[in-house]
Amino acid sequence: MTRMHKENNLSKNQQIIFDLIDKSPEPLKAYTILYNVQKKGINAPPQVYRALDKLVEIGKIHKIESKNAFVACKNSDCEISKATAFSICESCEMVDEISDVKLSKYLSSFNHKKGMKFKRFNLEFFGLCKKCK
Amino acid sequence: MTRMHKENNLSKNQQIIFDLIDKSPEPLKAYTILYNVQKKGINAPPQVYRALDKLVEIGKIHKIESKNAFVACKNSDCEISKATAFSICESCEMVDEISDVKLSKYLSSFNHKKGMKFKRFNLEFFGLCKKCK
DNA sequence: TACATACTGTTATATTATAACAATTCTAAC
DNA sequence: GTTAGAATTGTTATAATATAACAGTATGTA
Ligand SMILES: [Zn+2]
Ligand SMILES: [Zn+2]
Ligand SMILES: [Zn+2]
Ligand SMILES: [Zn+2]
Repeated sequence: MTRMHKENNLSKNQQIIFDLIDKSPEPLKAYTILYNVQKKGINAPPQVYRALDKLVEIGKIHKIESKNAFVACKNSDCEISKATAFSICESCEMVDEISDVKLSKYLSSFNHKKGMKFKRFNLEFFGLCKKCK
Repeated sequence: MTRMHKENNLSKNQQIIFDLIDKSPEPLKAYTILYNVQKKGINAPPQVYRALDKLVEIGKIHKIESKNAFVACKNSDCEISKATAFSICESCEMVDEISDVKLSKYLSSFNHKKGMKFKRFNLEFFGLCKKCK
């Protein structure tokens, strides 16, 4: 008798997977997530990927494309994942979501010369974090 | 008796694969590349991935992270792939490299509050191109 | 209740990428 | 030209990431 977690609109699997990602200090990969939720009855890749897809869609998590890994959204601002920016340490792999209103506004209003109107962007910065440099 | 193509520093496999990507109007995936160069004697994934890695490293091509696909660099500016920006149509999958000096300068000089100094960035914009909207 | 929609469970498979190792070719220095 | 190191190549196998397809269950609304 699985019950939806209506208080926040997440289903059972979505909530389990979101909680795991949200608690993690670093981005999690899909199969790492799978191994960690098997004790909770989530047994197969499609269950993980479906929850991830939905969580990305509603903006609760973001995918770090260069790492095929997922982080919880730390910004109430970046609604439904339309404007994401991350700083990524090339040494320790730390990922931090950038919340910079000026940057976000600058990019959101950027228009391509060739007449394309953008609906969404993703920006990934790479360097060395404080600890690693 | 394979001979290096010293005129541009690319090895035989690198040149074959670069030429294919450079001629393509759209981003190419690694296995699409593989199928297309088998007639030229490149038979296995590692041969393709090694050439791709090198071409990315020297800035002749870029990887579109959100698509796991590769495009030739159209900018003489973005040396050794340190500052890349693309516009991607979500309908027809067209990808265009953005060459905008102001954007590039703005992002290159952007510094994270948390004390991280960036060496590189990749920006991907999504929307509908002229044809598709 | 009955229906539509979203979510779940499951098996199999497709796609993307790398490990490991032996051989060859290139470059620069001797 | 010989030699040694670095880069590149060829090859087999396998790892890692992601989706197709289908049957079943739960939920919200009428
Ligand atoms: Zn966010
Ligand atoms: Zn670090
Ligand atoms: Zn470029
Ligand atoms: Zn289009």
